[in-house]
Amino acid sequence: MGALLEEATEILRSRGGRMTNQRKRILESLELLGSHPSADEIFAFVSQSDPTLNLSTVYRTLRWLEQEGLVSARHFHFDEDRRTDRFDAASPIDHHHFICTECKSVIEFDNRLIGEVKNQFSRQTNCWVQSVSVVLYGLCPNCQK
Amino acid sequence: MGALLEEATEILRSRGGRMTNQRKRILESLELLGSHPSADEIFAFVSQSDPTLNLSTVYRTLRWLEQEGLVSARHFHFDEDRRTDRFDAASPIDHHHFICTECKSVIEFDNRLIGEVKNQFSRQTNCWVQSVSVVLYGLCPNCQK
DNA sequence: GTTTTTATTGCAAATGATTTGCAATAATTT
DNA sequence: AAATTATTGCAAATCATTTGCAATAAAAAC
Ligand SMILES: [Mn+2]
Ligand SMILES: [Mn+2]
Ligand SMILES: [Zn+2]
Ligand SMILES: [Zn+2]
Repeated sequence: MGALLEEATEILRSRGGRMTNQRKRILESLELLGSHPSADEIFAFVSQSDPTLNLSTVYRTLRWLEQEGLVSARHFHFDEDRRTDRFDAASPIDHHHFICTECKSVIEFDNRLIGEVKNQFSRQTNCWVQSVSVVLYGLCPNCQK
Repeated sequence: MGALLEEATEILRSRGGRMTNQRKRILESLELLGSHPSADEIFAFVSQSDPTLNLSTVYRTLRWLEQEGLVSARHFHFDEDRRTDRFDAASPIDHHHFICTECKSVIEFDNRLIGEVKNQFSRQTNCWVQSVSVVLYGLCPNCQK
């Protein structure tokens, strides 16, 4: 079903890897949980159905997915929660984030102007820009009162 | 001399704080080192002239400066070096960063279009955007070939 | 200038997130 | 079914940063 699971399985195969139960469950949870879960959150979720799962397996799987480009890890630099990686299952590139500093909700967005920013910078500096990360911090409508 | 030191001293005064030797040196080094040093780098630098300085003093000073808005802490999410905070002495707002993933050099820039991105997002979502962080990753001219 | 007050420091131990070594386990191959 | 070896669970390690506390030193009061 999940596109992530399928793609991961294929890559796994092509490398002599093994599709284990825990990997399946972790991949699955990445799609179910959706909005940028931390390793711990994934662990808590999968543990419900498989209490023997170990947190380091979660990390190992996530890091592997990251290397394969199927997932990206980001710090959403909150007031507190600064050093917790959050994992983004959806197309790692081509989208950006707004974070409500109050309720911690995340809104994904894109804007053609960002490509323009990138181009202008490249032109002016002769740097080759590979990726762009834009994060807006503020208050969502709910939290503005 | 340093604008940072002056501003910090003033704030300190207004709070019944004390301008110690170690604080002076740390502030000083922030201006001297310039480009986004880590706590460790600041510590190493100041230690040369004051070998009794302690790393936790560096952290405490930096965190205090951050709270006062004189400095901002950021993770520049390199391939490795992911969980090290780097401290930005220059006007925390109103500038953005390009990072060469090869030589780790940082170029600061700004672009009026970024304000536009922010405005468009606000208009479309009714979110109130307080700050924007843009980071470009890529290769500087030197590291390209 | 000396004494008093208390903000700040150094040090060592704690923290939190993540990683790692290794023997046990379980997917694949044969 | 047996052999092979990628992957796991577990415990210990790591890394950056924070914290408690007694000792130190700014600034205030004498
Ligand atoms: Mn996302
Ligand atoms: Mn900067
Ligand atoms: Zn909110
Ligand atoms: Zn470079």
